[in-house]
Amino acid sequence: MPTAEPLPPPPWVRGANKSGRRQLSLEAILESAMRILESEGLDAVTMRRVAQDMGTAAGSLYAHVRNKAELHELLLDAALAPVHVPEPDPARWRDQLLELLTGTARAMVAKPGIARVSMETAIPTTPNALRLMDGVLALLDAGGIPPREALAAADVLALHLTAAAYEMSVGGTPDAAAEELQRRTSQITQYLELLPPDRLSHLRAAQNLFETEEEADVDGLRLGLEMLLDGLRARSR
Amino acid sequence: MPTAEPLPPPPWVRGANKSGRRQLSLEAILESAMRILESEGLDAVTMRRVAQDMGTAAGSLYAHVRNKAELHELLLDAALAPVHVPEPDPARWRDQLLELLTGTARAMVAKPGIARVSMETAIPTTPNALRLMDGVLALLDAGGIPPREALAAADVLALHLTAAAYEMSVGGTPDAAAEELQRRTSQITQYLELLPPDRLSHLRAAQNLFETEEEADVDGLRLGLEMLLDGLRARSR
DNA sequence: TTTATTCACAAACAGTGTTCGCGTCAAGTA
DNA sequence: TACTTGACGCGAACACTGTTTGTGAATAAA
Repeated sequence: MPTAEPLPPPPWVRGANKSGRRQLSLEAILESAMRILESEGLDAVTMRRVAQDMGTAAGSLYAHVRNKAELHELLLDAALAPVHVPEPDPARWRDQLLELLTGTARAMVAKPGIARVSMETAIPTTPNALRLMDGVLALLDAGGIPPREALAAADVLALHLTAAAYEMSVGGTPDAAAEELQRRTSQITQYLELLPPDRLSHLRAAQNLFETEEEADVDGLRLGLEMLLDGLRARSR
Repeated sequence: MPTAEPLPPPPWVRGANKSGRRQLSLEAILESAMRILESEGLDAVTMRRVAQDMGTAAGSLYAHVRNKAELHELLLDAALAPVHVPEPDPARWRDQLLELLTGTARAMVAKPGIARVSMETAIPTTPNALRLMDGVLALLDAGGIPPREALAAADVLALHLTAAAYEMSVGGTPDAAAEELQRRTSQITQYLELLPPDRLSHLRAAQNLFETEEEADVDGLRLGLEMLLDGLRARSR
C-alpha cells in the first residue's frame, strides 16, 4: 500500500444510490464535465481530467460515453438547453428569428470553447440542436419562405451563427485572447510599414478605423445575420 | 551501434548546399509539410512526422518555426498563394468579388484540412491572407461601399467563406466523411420516429427534401455569399 | 449460499508538443 | 595553416493525450 488510497464516498451522498456500487452515471459524468468546462475551458475537458474529478480512472467513462467527441457533443447539447424557441408570430417572425439566433450564440459563448464543438460536428444530432433547427425552420415558414429556400437559408444561418460564436471564443480565456489579438495587430502594422506604401493600400486605410472600432462581439453577429436576412428577402422577391 | 544509422544524403542533392551542414531550412520544412498535408491531411502534419520525413528529429524544427501553429499557418499561406486578386472594375465588381471569394474557398478545400487553420487563427497575419483581404476591400471600395461598412462586410464575408470551406472539408478523407454523414442522418431519422409525430414537424418536412437535395458543396457557399452581398446592397440603400 | 454478470479499475500502448544539454561541424580570425 | 568560437542539428526526456483490454470485486439473481 504505497499511497493513501482515496476514501470511498460516504453512502448517504447523492441520495443513497440504490446500488452502492456504481457512483458512475452519464448524468454525473456530464455534471463533472460541465463544471470543468465552465472553470477551465473545453481543452481541459479530457477523459482523464473528468475521471479525476470523479475520483475514478479514464477508462471507466467509456462504459457511458462512446468517445471524447460524444462527451463534448453532449456538453454542447446541455449548453443549448436553456435557449427558448418562441411560438412563431407571422407579424414579427424576423425579429423572433434574430432573437432566437442571437440567443443561441449567447448560450454558446457562455460556455468557453463550446462553439468549437458545434463547428467540428458536421451536422448536429442531439435533441436540443434539432429543436433549435426546427425552430428556425418554423420561423422561416411563418415568414412565407418556401421550404426549399428555407432549408438552404437555415443551413447558411446556422453556419454563420456557429462560425461567429466560435470566432468570439478563441484562445480560451478572454485575457489570453486579447493578448493574442494585440500581438496580431501589431504584427500586421509592422508588416505594412515594411512594405512600399502603395501596396495593400485598402488594408492600410482600414487599419485606421480598426483601432477606433472594437466592440465587435455580438454586434458583429447581428450585422451578419441581418445581412443574410435582408439578402434572403431581396432574393425571394 | 545497435541499429543501422540512416545514411547521410549525397552531397550533390538539392544543388550542393553552400553550407554542407544545414540541410534544414524553412523552405525545405514547408515543402515536406506540404507534401504530407496533401497526401495524409492536416492531422498528419505533426512535428515528428515532418521531421521524420526530412530525416531529422522533431526538436530541430523549432529553430525555424516557433510553433506547430505557426507551421500550420505558413501552410495556409502557401495554400492561398495561387489565388489571383483581380484589378477592380467598377462595372463588374460584384462578380469579381464572388469569383475571388469562391476561388479562395477552392484553394482551401484543395488542401485537406487547411481550412481549419484559417478557422482557428483569430485574424490572419500572413502575407497572402493580407493580400486577399486587401483585394476584398478594394472590390468593395470599387462598388462604392463606404469604408466603415466595407470593413464590417469584409469581416463577415471572410468569416462565412472560412466557415463554408471548413464545413466542406470535415472528417479528413471524403469517404470517411460520407460515412459519418450517413450515420448522422440515420440517427436523426431514428430520433424523429421515436418522437410523437407533431413534434419537430418542420424538421420532418425538411427531412424529405434533404434526401433529394445533396450537391451542396460549392453551391452552398455561393448561396451564402450572394445572400450576404444582396443583404449588403439592401442595407446600404 | 452459490452462481453469474455487470462494470469500475489500473496498466499499457502509441501517440502528441515542447524543452534542453550535448557535441559536432563550419566559418571567421590570427 | 592552426585555432577558437559560435551556431545548430540531434536525441532524450517530460508531461500530457485518447483508447483498449485483462482483471477482479461487488452486486443481483437463483
